[in-house]
Amino acid sequence: MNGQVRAGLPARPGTHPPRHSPALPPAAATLSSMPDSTIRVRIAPSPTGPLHIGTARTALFNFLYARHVGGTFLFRLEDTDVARSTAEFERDIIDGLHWLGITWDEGPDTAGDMDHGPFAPYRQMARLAIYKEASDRLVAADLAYPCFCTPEELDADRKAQEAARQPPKYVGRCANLAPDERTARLAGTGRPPATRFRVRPGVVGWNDMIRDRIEIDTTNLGGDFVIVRGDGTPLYHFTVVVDDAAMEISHVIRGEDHVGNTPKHILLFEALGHAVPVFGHLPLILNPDGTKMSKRKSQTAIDDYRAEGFIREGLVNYLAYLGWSPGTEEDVLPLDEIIAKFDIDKVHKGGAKFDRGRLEWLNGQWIRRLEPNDLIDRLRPYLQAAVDDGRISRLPADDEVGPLLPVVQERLPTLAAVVDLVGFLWIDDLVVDPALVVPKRWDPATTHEALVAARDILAAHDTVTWEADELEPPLRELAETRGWKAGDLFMAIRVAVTGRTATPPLFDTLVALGRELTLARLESAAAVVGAPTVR
RNA sequence: GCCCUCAUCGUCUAGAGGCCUAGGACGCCACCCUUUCAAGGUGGAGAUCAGGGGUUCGAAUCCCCUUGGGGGCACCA
Repeated sequence: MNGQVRAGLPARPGTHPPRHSPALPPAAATLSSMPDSTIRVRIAPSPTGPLHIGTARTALFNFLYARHVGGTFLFRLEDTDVARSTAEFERDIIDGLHWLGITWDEGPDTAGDMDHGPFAPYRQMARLAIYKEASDRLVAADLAYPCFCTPEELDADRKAQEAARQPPKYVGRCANLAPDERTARLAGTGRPPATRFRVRPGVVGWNDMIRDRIEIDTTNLGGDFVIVRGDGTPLYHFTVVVDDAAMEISHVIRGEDHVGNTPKHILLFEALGHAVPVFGHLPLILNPDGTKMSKRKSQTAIDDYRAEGFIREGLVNYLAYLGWSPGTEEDVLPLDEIIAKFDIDKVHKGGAKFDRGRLEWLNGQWIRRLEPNDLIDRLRPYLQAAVDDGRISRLPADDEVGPLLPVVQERLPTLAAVVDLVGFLWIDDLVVDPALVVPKRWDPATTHEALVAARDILAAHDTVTWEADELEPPLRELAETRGWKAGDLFMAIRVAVTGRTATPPLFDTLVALGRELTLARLESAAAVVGAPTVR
């Protein structure tokens, strides 16, 4: 990617009003170059759904770009789709981005807030007057015009085009109406007109930050497009441009699915008399089948990943490496180093399939790097959730979890996995499958004998010295004197006290269980195998 | 139908004409460690760089074509 050829910008330095100094970048600001305050990027999600993984990735790349060059990153809510926008989604998006560690210099920091920054408000429904002024200006200059077409007419047009195997396109019915014709159309439809932007003939091109030169003939844009609905609310293509212009956005970094929108936006910037920002189109995140990642085929809500126990460090690291790599062989990289190394010129052009297995591995890497107390804090909500839905009987205290960490931390692919791993510790009435207690090479009678013997040995053990390395020798000795394989004995004990065949190391487990519970479970398991149900 | 766009192991990627008989990671397989499961270590299989033409002394890297994939074409964003 040649960064030297850039469209329009950095926009008219002299014409911008004095800028407020942006909030200081995070401590991580290991800038590899001088801060560039002329660079302003944004993420502008629509609160019509929970934070989508694609939105998070786009936000992350904008954030990385801004922080790397010392520019400004802002957050704007595009809530003009009133029917689908909700305060709940707004909260989910903002909280989700914050959770990932993505911060912005301008825009609402919490749902409902809108006054943080020099260009407030940052919520489009609060900026209606601005769009109104802009559309009036375009209509006055005849760069846009009122369109009286009804949904039925437009639908019929579209159907006819489809039948004729033609690309969908506005037919221009209202493009050149005389004043009296407009009056007549208005009377005929009886509804307020929408406003359409005139698409001028010619070719529109730009030097994309990541895919070089792109040129599109405007005849392929689908004709004049609506910028304001009949009810007066503005549409996306219009609001993005008006706001990106007003908020002095210098670089628009967004998903590849916007490539076809870019010529429309460039036309609008020109009509509005504003310098055109630089555009950069990121490759898409793909479903396993190679199509654009969708809710239908993949898990797309960031909050669902959080609920499963993915941690921000893992998710951010993974997302950053989807379509970008530092060019070194480091796979596990903290956010501050990603910022320092981020280079938009190294962003790929091709889409990347979402690989959950790789995400889990990376998440495990990050969990292993967590400080013990931090890990306990992060584990607590997942333990509480297990209490809430009855998977475990009680919430263990921090000082119960702490000692477990050495054997648990390296076994967790996700935080939620802690319940599967050691949940048996906090289950009051553990159910043990009799068939599972009997080791492969053993029969129920041997197992019963072994469990009873093990119980007696452990019962004879002094309570004060209930330590892993003191519990092991006598049991090994038991196996040896009876001619049993230690592994078989251990497995029988393991299943008896945990109900599972895969657990942390046995003696650490017995210590965690405590003397009483260990003995009680050995007894009840012995009873279970000792009295097999007759088939 | 039209427009745009992309193309290195199954997956994420390194690669900016000779350092490439293509490197790393995930996953997979084997071994080591080992009381199970993980983690960790070692090794292995796995890509004729989509195919075909050029350019060049030399191409995964540059150009063209083909094929395949993807995105888009609303009074959604």
